[in-house]
Amino acid sequence: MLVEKPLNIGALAKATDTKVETIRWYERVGLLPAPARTTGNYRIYDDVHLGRLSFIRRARNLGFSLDQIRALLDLAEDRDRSCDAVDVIAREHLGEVDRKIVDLQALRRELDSLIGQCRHGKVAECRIIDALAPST
Amino acid sequence: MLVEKPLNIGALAKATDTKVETIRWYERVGLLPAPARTTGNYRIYDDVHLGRLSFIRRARNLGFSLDQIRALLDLAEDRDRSCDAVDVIAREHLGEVDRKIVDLQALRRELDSLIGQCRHGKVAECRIIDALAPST
DNA sequence: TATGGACCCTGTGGTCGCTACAGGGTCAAG
DNA sequence: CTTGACCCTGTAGCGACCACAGGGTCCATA
Repeated sequence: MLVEKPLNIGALAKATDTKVETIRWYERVGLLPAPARTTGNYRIYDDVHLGRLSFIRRARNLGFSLDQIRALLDLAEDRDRSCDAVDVIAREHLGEVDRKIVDLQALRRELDSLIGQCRHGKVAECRIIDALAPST
Repeated sequence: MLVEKPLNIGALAKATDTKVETIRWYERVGLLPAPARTTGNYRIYDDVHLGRLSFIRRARNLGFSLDQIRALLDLAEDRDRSCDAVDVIAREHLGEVDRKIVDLQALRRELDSLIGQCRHGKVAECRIIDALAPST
């Protein structure tokens, strides 16, 4: 386990493909612990921060909410606990994703049939407008 | 063309399955014209408002943004114009929906394989946590 | 006529996850 | 010693609402 060089916020941002403001935001909402500061009041991060932020970013890329990530991070600390709770969070999220896909697919079908009806005439006889308007 | 009874905000809300606050919000952001008021300062709506709000709600249910709906409503006023612009907005939205579906499906696959690896042991050897943690 | 409760009003603050300033301070290279 | 890239805090904004608080109105019933 190598100990990396300390990073300032810009370097950490680059290393994790995160905006500087986003890192400060994670600190504000308690996802990332407040790091030490230089005499000039610059934040300095170590590899623990780097690891934690990488975790957060990967989980975000998988669509987990910050609350879910907070829970996952808490669980990850407790190395002896059963990982069932982790599984529950992941499955919950998968369920949400599935629901969203189904909803969007239904939406897609409706939109598609709407668009298929367009005869490219005047607005007055536009099927899309008709379908949205209530007097039909 | 029947002229409906004037509605107060609560009745309009019920008629369009919209929250009262949402109707006031649409007025604030200029989607719904400010209606007349009673002497007691209550909003009173007519069937034009009802039609417009129904349109907005249907478009919202199809996932159009308020900006897109504003554009659709503007186009709908101009009955002689070609409806191609309407088609463009709808197709644009369809494209966004398609993109979201593709993204969510990729996400779903990743999440699914993550969850499939769970051996229900201790957090220390949890594959889900591992997959999110950076030291892998 | 009084009263109670259902409705309405405005204005403000919260949600989620950031992003974008403004107005300053710090630091390292040239 | 100056320049310019970085950093700091704090605040406001995004989209599309939702949820109050603290008041006013309206109507039916006692």
